[in-house]
Amino acid sequence: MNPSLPIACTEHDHNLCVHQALQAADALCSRQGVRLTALRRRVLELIWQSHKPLGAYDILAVLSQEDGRRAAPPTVYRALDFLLGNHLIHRLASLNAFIGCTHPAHAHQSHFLICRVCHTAIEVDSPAISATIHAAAEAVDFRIEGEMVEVVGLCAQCQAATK
Amino acid sequence: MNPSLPIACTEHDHNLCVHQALQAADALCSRQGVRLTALRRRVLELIWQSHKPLGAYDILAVLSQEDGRRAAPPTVYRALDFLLGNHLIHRLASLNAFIGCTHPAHAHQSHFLICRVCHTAIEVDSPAISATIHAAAEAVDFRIEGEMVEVVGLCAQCQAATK
DNA sequence: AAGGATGAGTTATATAATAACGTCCCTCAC
DNA sequence: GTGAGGGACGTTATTATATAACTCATCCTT
Repeated sequence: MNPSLPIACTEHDHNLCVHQALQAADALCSRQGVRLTALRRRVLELIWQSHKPLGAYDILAVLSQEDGRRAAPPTVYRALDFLLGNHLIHRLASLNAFIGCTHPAHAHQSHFLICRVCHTAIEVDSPAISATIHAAAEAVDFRIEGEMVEVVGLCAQCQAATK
Repeated sequence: MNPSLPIACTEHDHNLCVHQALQAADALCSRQGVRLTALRRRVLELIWQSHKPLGAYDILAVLSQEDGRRAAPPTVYRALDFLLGNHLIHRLASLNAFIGCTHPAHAHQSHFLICRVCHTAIEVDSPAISATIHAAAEAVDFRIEGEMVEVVGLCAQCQAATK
């Protein structure tokens, strides 16, 4: 296992990975004084389990199957809104999909490399990207509130596979 | 008029602005050997006239009104696909909207500053942003095919207005 | 126990995009 | 000229994504 690669690109114990994310969410929510209810926790778990961006209606389908004829869109969207608001997940606008945030503890921007083939989304934490974006914004006196960077291309595995 | 500000932020002769965009599109299409049909040209004109991101169904509404009971979604989406494919417009994923490309002659990335209040979208041409994105991608061996940067915030005018 | 706030169920609808098929019309080889 | 092929557009239907509006339940506080 190459430690220089992001987690999304490596073999790992995925159950552990999900477990840790949920524990971190528990801790973060209790610290913030907000409620990570069973439904919200379950939605977050589903998102983490996939490790690839998951659509709202994918989540809806799982919940409906589990509970036998339940779950309408607002149920899922409300949970997603909560998770987004507490920085536990990111929304990928180019895919209309959601993915777990890999470092929810500190507020940060949404920068992703998205593989066109396998749909893996690699969250990158690059202060340099933010710095250049801020410089460009400053040049036209634009006050940044949120950065969205979604880069589409081929991940290392899929490059190798198509050779 | 401050020449350092992008066109979207300044007073200007908007009719001239639209006219020039359409002429550039004519030239570009004839050079490429593709057909800028009346419909495609009209859609491009509507997008340029707004100078702010315009939704597909906004375009559809105008076309339907003009032609008296015509225009279904595919009509508009096909025109948009053509314009996107020939780099005459950009799609803003975070708004589900489209905006004229300010420099269609050379292929380039899609980098925008989008005002949360007035919805003006400023296209920025910053090689520095691309450079940092490429550096981040290289670090994980990701091959970039397209960059999408959409930064939400407050433009200069709206900052001043809310003071 | 009353009352308020938050979370979630339910129904309906809005908004965005595409599938599938048909028709018209242009052009070009013959 | 003519008809074969292809591109552009019309048309109908459907899928996909997201929200509005209202109700009920639960839980916490007092």
